[in-house]
Amino acid sequence: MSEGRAIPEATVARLAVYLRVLGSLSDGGLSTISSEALANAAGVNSAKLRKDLSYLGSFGTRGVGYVVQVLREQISTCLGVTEHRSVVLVGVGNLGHALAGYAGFGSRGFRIAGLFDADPRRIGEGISGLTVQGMDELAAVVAQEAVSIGVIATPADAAQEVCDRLVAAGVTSILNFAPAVLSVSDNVDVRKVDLAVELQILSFHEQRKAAGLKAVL
Amino acid sequence: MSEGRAIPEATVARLAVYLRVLGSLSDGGLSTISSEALANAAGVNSAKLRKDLSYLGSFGTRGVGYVVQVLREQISTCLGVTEHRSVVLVGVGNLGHALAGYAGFGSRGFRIAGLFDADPRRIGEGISGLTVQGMDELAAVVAQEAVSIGVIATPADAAQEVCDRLVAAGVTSILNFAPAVLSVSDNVDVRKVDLAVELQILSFHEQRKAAGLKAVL
DNA sequence: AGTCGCTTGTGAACGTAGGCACAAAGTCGC
DNA sequence: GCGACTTTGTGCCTACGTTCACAAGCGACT
Ligand SMILES: NC(=O)c1ccc[n+]([C@@H]2O[C@H](COP(=O)([O-])OP(=O)(O)OC[C@H]3O[C@@H](n4cnc5c(N)ncnc54)[C@H](O)[C@@H]3O)[C@@H](O)[C@H]2O)c1
Ligand SMILES: NC(=O)c1ccc[n+]([C@@H]2O[C@H](COP(=O)([O-])OP(=O)(O)OC[C@H]3O[C@@H](n4cnc5c(N)ncnc54)[C@H](O)[C@@H]3O)[C@@H](O)[C@H]2O)c1
Repeated sequence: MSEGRAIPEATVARLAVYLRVLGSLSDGGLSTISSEALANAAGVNSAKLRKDLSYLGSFGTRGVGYVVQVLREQISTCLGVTEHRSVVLVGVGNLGHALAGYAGFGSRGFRIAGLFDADPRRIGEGISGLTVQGMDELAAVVAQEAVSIGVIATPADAAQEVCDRLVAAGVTSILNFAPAVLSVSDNVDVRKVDLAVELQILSFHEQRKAAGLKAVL
Repeated sequence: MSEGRAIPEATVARLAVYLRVLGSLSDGGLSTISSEALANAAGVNSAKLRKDLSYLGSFGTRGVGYVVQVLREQISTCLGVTEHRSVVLVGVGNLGHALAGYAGFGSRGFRIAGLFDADPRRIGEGISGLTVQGMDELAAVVAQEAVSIGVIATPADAAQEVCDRLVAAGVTSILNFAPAVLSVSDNVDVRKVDLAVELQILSFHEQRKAAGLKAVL
């Protein structure tokens, strides 16, 4: 069974990166690639890359490398993005507008099935071929379009409520851009993106560098 | 020496979250908090939280908990955000506009020192009190405003070039929103945010759930 | 056919992170 | 002032992730 072994979380994250890199490489016309070369392009160690790929099975050729097209298919299958997966986006403000207009959505295996907002003034607005709908429509769209992923781009104080509505509608994975901790039942996955947290981590390392410098003086 | 032990990367990421949570709690008027309560609010295990805080020293009171204000100061100091840290943003397109207008920047310890874009049509545009400048101005602003962090929100194919210019100007930490792997020298830190990667990780787990369901049938 | 060089796939060793469980240390009530 | 109760700080153990190093496998060239 190719799905027998459990794939580590860290590996899954890198698989997504490999897939992206393979995309540009195959656009460049390359048909096979060695673990060393792909690892370089993805910014990781080649041993790590090989171990990551080994979780999917072994379809490299020793002495040659991997066939780019085969790798892409294997990784896509593993990540479940062989066909476009539907997502809904809730909160069409500053950030929501940018996300709604983002081309990378479509090219990386996802389709926006609906845009939603609570503000009546936003409802009806058209963004890149979609119309913003009211929250009342959410459940129907999720059910009808088999949406499994919801993206939250509302203010933090609305995030938990929106999350609850998404889950109630049948969404089982959530990507949260609001700076708020969401509580959900065990069968729902949540990932968060917090700009300020990322900056603060960088800031921490800056702090460190400065301290090290001082120690030298 | 309070900075004696090395703080694990994972802990640093959580410290930023604790800081955010403590912010809303102290706005709510709370003056002390137990590890249990804070852990709940931050969505982590209380033992983990205590271990995280222990890296900064030990300033909790047994039987009582932590003084919110003290904790905030300690974490802020550790993360290097006691005073506002300056950042520059390069690439004022869809995403860049949203970032430039983001209030969370200021409230979480950062100040946008400049907005930059290569497109002459964007230069001169005003966004939330700042004017978009040309790339020629970058080096001067970085030097003058002591900028240590650069944010890249340009298309992927421009990211490496922009990164190089930022580093040449003196920036030593980079937050990259473009789906591209950046190569930098060892003294520069890079963090990336890739929407599609996040979605693909969620997609993987959806895949898993679906497979598990099939196994039951 | 045999040999040589290259690249994969993985076992084993190491390092990092998570979580339990409990002694130490403090507060609060009496 | 004392005892009971609460909560911290941490030692230890397990699990996960990374890296090295190399045998096994494949193709190409002679
Ligand atoms: N703008 C950024 O660059 C940025 C960066 C990082 C994080 N964030 C976070 O993303 C979120 C959105 O940011 P923004 O700048 O787009 O804010 P915004 O105020 O421009 O947009 C928020 C949108 O959510 C809608 N909304 C509010 N309550 C709602 C509800 N209960 N149900 C449905 N929709 C609701 C509002 O009508 C509005 O359209 C915030 O939590 C912010 O902290 C933003
Ligand atoms: N829009 C989103 O929601 C979103 C989400 C995730 C990631 N991203 C990524 O963020 C990046 C920006 O996305 P966007 O939607 O804002 O794109 P965009 O095309 O709207 O904006 C890009 C901006 O970068 C500027 N630019 C181009 N080359 C430059 C250079 N060499 N130096 C300086 N500036 C330059 C352009 O003039 C433009 O203003 C892209 O890499 C995209 O993949 C966007």
